[in-house]
Amino acid sequence: MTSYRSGEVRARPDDWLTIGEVSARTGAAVSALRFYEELGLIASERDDRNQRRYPRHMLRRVALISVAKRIGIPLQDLREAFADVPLDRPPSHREWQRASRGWKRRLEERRQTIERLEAELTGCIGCGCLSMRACALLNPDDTLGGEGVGPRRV
Amino acid sequence: MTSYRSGEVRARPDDWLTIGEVSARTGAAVSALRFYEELGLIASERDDRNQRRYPRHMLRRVALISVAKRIGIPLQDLREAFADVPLDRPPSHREWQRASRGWKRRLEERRQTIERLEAELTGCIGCGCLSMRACALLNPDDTLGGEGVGPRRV
DNA sequence: TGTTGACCTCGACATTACTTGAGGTCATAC
DNA sequence: GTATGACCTCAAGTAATGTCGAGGTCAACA
Repeated sequence: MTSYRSGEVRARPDDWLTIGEVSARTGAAVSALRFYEELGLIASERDDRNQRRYPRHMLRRVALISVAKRIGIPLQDLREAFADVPLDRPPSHREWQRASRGWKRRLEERRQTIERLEAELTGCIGCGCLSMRACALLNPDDTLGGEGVGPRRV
Repeated sequence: MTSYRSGEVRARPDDWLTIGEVSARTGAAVSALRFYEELGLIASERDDRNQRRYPRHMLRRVALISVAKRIGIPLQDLREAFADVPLDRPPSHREWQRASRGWKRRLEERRQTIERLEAELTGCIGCGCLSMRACALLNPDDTLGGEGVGPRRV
């Protein structure tokens, strides 16, 4: 894809990014990018030298992957979350919005878990109480359900 | 350690819990508990048959480990978070409080990451904009810092 | 008395998420 | 014209977080 000057990022980048450029701009390692591609989380085209070239909109996808990892969402879940976002062209406004609804659900769950734990640390644990029965930390779903895994009262 | 009736949890549990009881009450697998012990995250004594016996206050520790896992905190970090909480006796009020301050810091960081991502999904991504420069998602620490790993502007 | 069920150890296997290394291509820089 | 540096593939290795299986002990129950 046109010219390529070793190592340094072009002052005026064109519409396609090399793997090194994507790596530099997203913070993801080159090897990780190839790995994500193998998983189908991102995609690239090849130039006449068989080198990967990424459209700009892929940066956003990689950024989302990085953030999701930071908050502990497994890559398999990401595949699902990305299901309706096209790989081969810049996603439309509508497409991003549809995908983002699924994301928000996941995020909200996680945020709520954390908020509950924050509250617990101020109350239950802070007070040093030993009453397990009322401890929301030991019953994080606010259920004492008899089936399935998870903490329960016995 | 006194008597033991196969399988079932005793109606009137004494001060020491078997590994099976801890597993049932915390939702952590027996194998996981042995693994946590190997890592030094929890501890047990042995009875005259060389079986693990857990003091009650260990339940809280295991519960914290389970929750931390759910929100993506690695076990190594937990070791740090537990550093000042004694393993060999019930932690005092003061000790739990000191540890909980460290926990709250970690939790707050994580919650903020998530909140920021939630905001991004409503704004930046929802709008489909392509302006990478202003995108907090690509600059999650609100810095465009030149050193270290992570997304940056180039 | 024999069987069952909970526990023990230790080592191998599994999964996720990558990284590293060997061996090779190609264009630009000196 | 050779050295360098970015890229390629493919296979193997690594770290974290466990699970599983084999082989064994022991108390309680039928």
